[in-house]
Amino acid sequence: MPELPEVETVMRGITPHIAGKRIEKIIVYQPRLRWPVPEELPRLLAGQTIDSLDRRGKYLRLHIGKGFLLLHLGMSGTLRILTNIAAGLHDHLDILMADGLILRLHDPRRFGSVHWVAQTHSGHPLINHLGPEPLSKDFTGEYLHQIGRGRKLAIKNLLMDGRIVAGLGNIYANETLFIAGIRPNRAAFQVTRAQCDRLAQAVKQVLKKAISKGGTTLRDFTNSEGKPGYFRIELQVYGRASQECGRCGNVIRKLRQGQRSSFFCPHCQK
DNA sequence: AAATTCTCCTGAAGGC
DNA sequence: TGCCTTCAGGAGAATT
Repeated sequence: MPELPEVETVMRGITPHIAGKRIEKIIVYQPRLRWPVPEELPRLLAGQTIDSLDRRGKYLRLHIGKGFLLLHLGMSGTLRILTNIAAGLHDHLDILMADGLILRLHDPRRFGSVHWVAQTHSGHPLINHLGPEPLSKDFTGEYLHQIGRGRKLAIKNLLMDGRIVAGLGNIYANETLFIAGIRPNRAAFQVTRAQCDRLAQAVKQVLKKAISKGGTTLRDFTNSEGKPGYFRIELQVYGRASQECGRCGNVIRKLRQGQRSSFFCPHCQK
């Protein structure tokens, strides 16, 4: 599944192929994603130029004229640059560039989405209330500590709340909590300032590392050229229930928080 | 207001 | 070998 570093990597991968180029045509094969793909998309974007791309959390923005195309890859979405138009199962949308290249959205589980945001609107509800970027200077231990004050919500749920910090998913929440030595089910108000500092630092460190390596954690991630991620972060706790902790040798445990699985080392995390 | 539960979807993995 | 069940998850919506 595309996590924030994957989305960043995808963006960097496709940018040279589509930035500054004119859109010849848009083909929607399957409009039923998490939200319906706007019917008027082909009409709105044909002939326009993709000016630039950027990322907000796990959302990608393709800035086009007066507005932007907002993309989310959900659980299983990929963006690929292709030269062959032949489409297959789970290919949902193509953006055909004037030079013949094709940007294709493929997403078996269809948890992703595509929106058009005209600049006349003030942003979009999906990104307007996102918290700070985890790699920005606004995301600090002090900030986390302040946010967690008086809240009994588990710290992991806090980390995964996009309104608090943008784009941290289950895997990174688990891994960073391990690095910071904090149990995922620890109530936010009980996490000390020093722990929050370590946590914020761990978040930045892990994300930066993943991005710098060309980004990926995960099993089935492929980059924009379709090659498997050549780098795989050693996950220290995620998905390793009943295996030994690489740091202390104790058995890693799994617990359920809401609808999500959490993993932790009972010795290394308090 | 805060916290929890529900929802969409398909593929992988497990059980018999 | 194959079918059926269970689980996984991003994140907004709905509910408590």
